[in-house]
Amino acid sequence: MGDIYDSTSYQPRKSIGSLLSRVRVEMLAALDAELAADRRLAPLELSAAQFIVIASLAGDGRKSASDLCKGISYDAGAMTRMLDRLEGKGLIRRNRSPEDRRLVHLELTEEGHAAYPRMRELSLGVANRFLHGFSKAEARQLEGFLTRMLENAEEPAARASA
Amino acid sequence: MGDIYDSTSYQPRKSIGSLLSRVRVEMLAALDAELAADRRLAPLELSAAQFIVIASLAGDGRKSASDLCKGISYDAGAMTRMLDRLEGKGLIRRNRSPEDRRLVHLELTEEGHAAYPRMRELSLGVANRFLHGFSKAEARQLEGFLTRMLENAEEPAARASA
DNA sequence: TGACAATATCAGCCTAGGCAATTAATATGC
DNA sequence: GCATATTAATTGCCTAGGCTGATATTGTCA
Repeated sequence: MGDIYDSTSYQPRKSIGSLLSRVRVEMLAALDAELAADRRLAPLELSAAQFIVIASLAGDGRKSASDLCKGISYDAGAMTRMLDRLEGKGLIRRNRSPEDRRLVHLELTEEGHAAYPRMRELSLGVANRFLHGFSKAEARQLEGFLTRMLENAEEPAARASA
Repeated sequence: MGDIYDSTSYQPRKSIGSLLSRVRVEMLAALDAELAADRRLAPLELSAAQFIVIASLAGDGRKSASDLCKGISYDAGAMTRMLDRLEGKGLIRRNRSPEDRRLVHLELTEEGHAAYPRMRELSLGVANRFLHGFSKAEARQLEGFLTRMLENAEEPAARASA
C-alpha cells in the first residue's frame, strides 16, 4: 500500500499522468473527427466539449448552468459562452427559473433531441474503438481505477511523500 | 472481445472518456498548485505543460523542437512560443544545428538542470497521491490499459460498430 | 545542376478556457 | 426590516493551443 512511484525509477514522461493526457488528446481528436465527418452533424460544427454538455442535458431533463459546471469541472465564464454557441445553433434553450431568478434552466430543443442519438452513437463508436481488445472485465476495472483516482483527488493535498 | 459499450447502456458522462478527462484535469490542477506553492519554483511560474517539456529534455540530452512536438503531440506553433517562455526564464537554451540548419537543438541550462529534480519530486508526489490505495500491480495494470488504448488510437478509424 | 518536394521553425489570426470583477437575486444574521 | 454574505450568470481581459501560411534549409529526382 506504499507509494507507487519512487524517486529512482520515476519517469515523468512515461508515468500514468502523461499517458492519461495523451489518451485523452487522442480520444477527443477522434471524436472531433467523427463529428466533423458525419453528414448529418457536420453542419453543426460540434466539438467534443459541446457533446458532453448536450449529453448531460439529454440525460436528466432540466439542469442549470452551474450544475453543468460542477458536473464536468468547467469554468462558469466558459460555460456561458459555450451555451451561447449551442443556443445559436438551436440545440438548447435557456429559461430563467421563476422560483429562483438567478438560475437559468437549460433544456434541449427538438433539434437538440433529434441530433443527440447520432452524437451518442459516434461517441460510443470512438470509446469502443479505443477499448478494442479489452474484455468487459478489464473495461470495468479501468473505470474503477479512474474512479478511485478521482476520489483521491478530493483529499486536500495530504502532503504525501515529502 | 466484442464491443465494450452497447447502445442501450452507454452513458457518455460516465464512460471512460469522461472519467479520463476529469482525472487529467484534477492531476494537472494538482501539479500546477504544487508548482505554484513551492518556495523555490514559484518564481518561475511553471505550468504542468512546461514541466513535461523540461522533463523530456532532462531525460535524454539533446532534442529538437519537432522531436518534442511528436513526443507529446503538441502543436509546432505553440511549441515555439512555449520555448520562448522557457528561454525567457533561463531554463533552456536554443542552438541552431550546424549539420542541419533547419533544426534547433534544445538543452537545459544550468538553472534548468538545477530546478528539475524538485519539479520531478513534486510531480512524483502528485502521481502517488492520485494512486493512493493502489497496489503496484494495479498501477502497472492501469499503465498497461492506457498504453493499449494509445495503440488502438493508431489504427486509422477502423470504422468499428457503424 | 536545377526544379520541385519535404521538413523545421516561426509569425499571424482565431478560438476557447481560466480568472477577476460586475450585476442581479436570494439567503442569513442581527 | 435591513445590512451583509452568498450564489448564479455574465462580461472583459489574459493566456495558450490549433491552424495556416511564410521562410529557410535540406532532400529527391530527372
